[in-house]
Amino acid sequence: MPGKKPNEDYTREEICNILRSDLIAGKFSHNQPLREITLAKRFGVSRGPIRDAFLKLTQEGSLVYETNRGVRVHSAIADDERRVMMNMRLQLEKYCMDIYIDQATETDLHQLELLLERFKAACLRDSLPGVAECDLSLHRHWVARASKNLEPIWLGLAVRILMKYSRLESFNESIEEHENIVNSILVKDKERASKALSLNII
Amino acid sequence: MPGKKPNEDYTREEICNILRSDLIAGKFSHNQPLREITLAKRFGVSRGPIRDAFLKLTQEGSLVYETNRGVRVHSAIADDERRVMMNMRLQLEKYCMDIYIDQATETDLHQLELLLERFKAACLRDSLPGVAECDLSLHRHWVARASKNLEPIWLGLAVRILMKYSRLESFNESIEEHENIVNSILVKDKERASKALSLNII
DNA sequence: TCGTATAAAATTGTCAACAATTTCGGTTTG
DNA sequence: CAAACCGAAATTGTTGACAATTTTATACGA
Repeated sequence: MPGKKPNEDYTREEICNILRSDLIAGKFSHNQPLREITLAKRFGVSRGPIRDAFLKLTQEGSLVYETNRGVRVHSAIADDERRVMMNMRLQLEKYCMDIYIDQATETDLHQLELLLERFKAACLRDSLPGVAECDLSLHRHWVARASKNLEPIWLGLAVRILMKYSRLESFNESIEEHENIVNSILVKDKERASKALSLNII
Repeated sequence: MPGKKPNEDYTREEICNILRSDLIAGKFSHNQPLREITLAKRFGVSRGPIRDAFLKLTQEGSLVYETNRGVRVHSAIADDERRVMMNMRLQLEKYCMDIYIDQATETDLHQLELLLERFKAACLRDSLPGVAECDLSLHRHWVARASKNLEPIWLGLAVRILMKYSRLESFNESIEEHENIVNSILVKDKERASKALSLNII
């Protein structure tokens, strides 16, 4: 039940993204082992690409790998671990936001607005996997533009943080927060963007 | 010229660690592409395990991957990116240090002293790869004991930070700093450990 | 009954071969 | 002479087969 393309083959990257969404959406339970063959059949590929995706997700922190025993879903993080991660993520995104505001092109800003629209749509549809994915894409946008070096580190943090709460409380509040961030970026108000980000992430 | 075991096969993990050391030690130049076949021959294995190691190191941030084009050594990080990473790492390690001091067993503390001794020995031998590796092992010890969740995030930060300076300035100073940290841990003085860590990492 | 040993099944690890893509050299063409 | 265009070589992507390991099921003995 992949549910996207009937004929076309999935690339390693696509598989990785789909699994990440599933993980964030809580489709697998904590500590549940993931079997290479099962997913290979599901995506219609051999075990190779699945192994690649597993390795990537392991390094991102959502899966745990043990030699000769495969991978399993990571156990939930503790509240104080989450707090540390949040602070690190906030520090990182604030830095990226400053750079992004300075360097963003017209094209970037258009895409930013598009990502915000998509996020709002997902919130209104009330589908958790969609919301989580759009939330990730939106934040990833300014992080990736600001620093390719920080992006993988950010991804690891963001995914683990999102996995903790497989249920986002109020989507409406979340929409406001993100609109506030994006608007601050569009008028290039770094101070306000930073504050809006703090409210959203903490 | 692997230089360790003549007959025995290398495991994926070993290959990954060796390559990481090489990367930190600056044995490859920035943006240099790494070829799967070349390394497969060097370690006497097929391309599979090499690919695995590449993927892992990519996610850690020391290599960059492009579809159909393989991996290359990551370009050096900018000074302000480094500053952000340093702050994040410091925040993370301080948190772990507190937990470690509370939870460390006798065995842990013995291993800690052992790691410090090895670090000192490497400094006196004045071999950069050795120093970098021992430095990493020492810090990794308390991070891993404190939180398996934070460990992969920490690793990504530490490796990228170490890669920036392929030359550590004064080994003697570094020895003192680490002795100070370890001694603070042994007497369970969190305050002093935190300060010593700040001096070492910043 | 419980623990242990053993065989079978399931799963991961590795490899070599082939397909797809990119890179590089030389050639042609304007 | 430069740019575009092939074709060959090099390189990565994927697959299926087999080896090694772990897990599960079963039978045995105290």
